[in-house]
Amino acid sequence: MGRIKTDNNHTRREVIIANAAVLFKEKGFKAASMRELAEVVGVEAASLYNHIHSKSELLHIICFEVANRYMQTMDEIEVETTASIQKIEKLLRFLITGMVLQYDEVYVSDREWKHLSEPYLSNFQSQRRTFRKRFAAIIELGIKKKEIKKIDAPTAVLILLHAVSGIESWHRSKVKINGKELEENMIAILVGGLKK
Amino acid sequence: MGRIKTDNNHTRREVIIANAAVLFKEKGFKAASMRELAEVVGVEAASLYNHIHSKSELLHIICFEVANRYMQTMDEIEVETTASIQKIEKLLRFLITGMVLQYDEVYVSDREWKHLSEPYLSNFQSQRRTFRKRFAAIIELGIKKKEIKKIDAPTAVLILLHAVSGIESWHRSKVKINGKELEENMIAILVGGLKK
DNA sequence: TAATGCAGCTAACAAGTGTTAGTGTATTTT
DNA sequence: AAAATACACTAACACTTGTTAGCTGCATTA
Repeated sequence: MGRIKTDNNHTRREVIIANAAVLFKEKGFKAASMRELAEVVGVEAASLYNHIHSKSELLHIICFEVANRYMQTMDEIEVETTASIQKIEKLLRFLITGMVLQYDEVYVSDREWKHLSEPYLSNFQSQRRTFRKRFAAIIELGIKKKEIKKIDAPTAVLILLHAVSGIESWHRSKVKINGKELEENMIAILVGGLKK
Repeated sequence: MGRIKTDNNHTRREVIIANAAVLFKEKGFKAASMRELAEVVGVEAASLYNHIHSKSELLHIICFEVANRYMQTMDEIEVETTASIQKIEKLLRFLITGMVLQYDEVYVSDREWKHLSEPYLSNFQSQRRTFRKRFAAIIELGIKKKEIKKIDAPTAVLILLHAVSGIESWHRSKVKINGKELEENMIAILVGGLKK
């Protein structure tokens, strides 16, 4: 009888969630099975249910952990009194480091949220929309203050967010520059593309 | 007994493929079932197999149709004698209009290729890598010729490609600018971000 | 020591999956 | 008109899926 290994800092539940994130990232939510997850964790599939309620619970834990972090950061940056372009840069750096360091969860939240079940699905979508609107509002203000070139703000948001999620490719590539360099390059191109 | 409706320009097979692209886009390859596809097409699931060999065949037809178009365009642009920055702009415009007009197939090829089965999977991945390397080489040359700011070329490619695939969000959004405006905005930001 | 609860196990379920076999009917070709 | 082909159907298969029930052993507490 093998028990789930726990670092003293993490519960068995958390170990399961972390491994689920990796598995969902690699195979996609639908293609990943509980039996596979169990094997990774080192236990029989049925045993997982001593710690979690369902497969879909795993997904929504992962998605909302990320979503909440995003919202919290948006709250913090929004109230700052710095220039718009600086807010954008700060937001971007947060998103980039998130994608570099918490790759699995962010990736899953980004690509697999479609498989959330109600009411989580609606909730998640609305959070996502809100985040983008607030992001666009910051850009809009920057345009008004002539810090930023005259562009369609929602389009800019779309570009920025998806460019960041492209860090997935960086993870996958064999020869890669280090994380900090990646960040600086991305900032150069993206912020450079916005500035007037 | 309902037959699959065909415009005179399309075979029943093509109708199935087109509907599969939409379905795979909406639900993901794994979550989409042949019975669902059959219902959309207006027929029983088993009947589909008079026209196609398997579910996975549908996926690789879709993926390689897109991949081939990409490669062909790369061939054409590569041999042109224009400046690098113009080649990049041309390539971007091609990618953007593709994403606007052949949304379903491009989206599926972009997000669901993981579920390809061998040997198609390896083949696709290698095509994808090649495309990016050739794209990066164009950028590299532009940097050497001082048309483009000094950045990491693979990172730039990553940003450009994923920014384009972000057009998915534009499709999903309710209030959206038209396709041509979208294209111009994206070019402004992305090409602007590269220029020295 | 006895009792409690955590956390694993096996076995089984109901539902859904892609796919094949075999059959009949409509359409096209001869 | 007859023959051949294309294309739909029903029924069933083997398999995988998430999940539950019920049981056993270990560790901690009373």
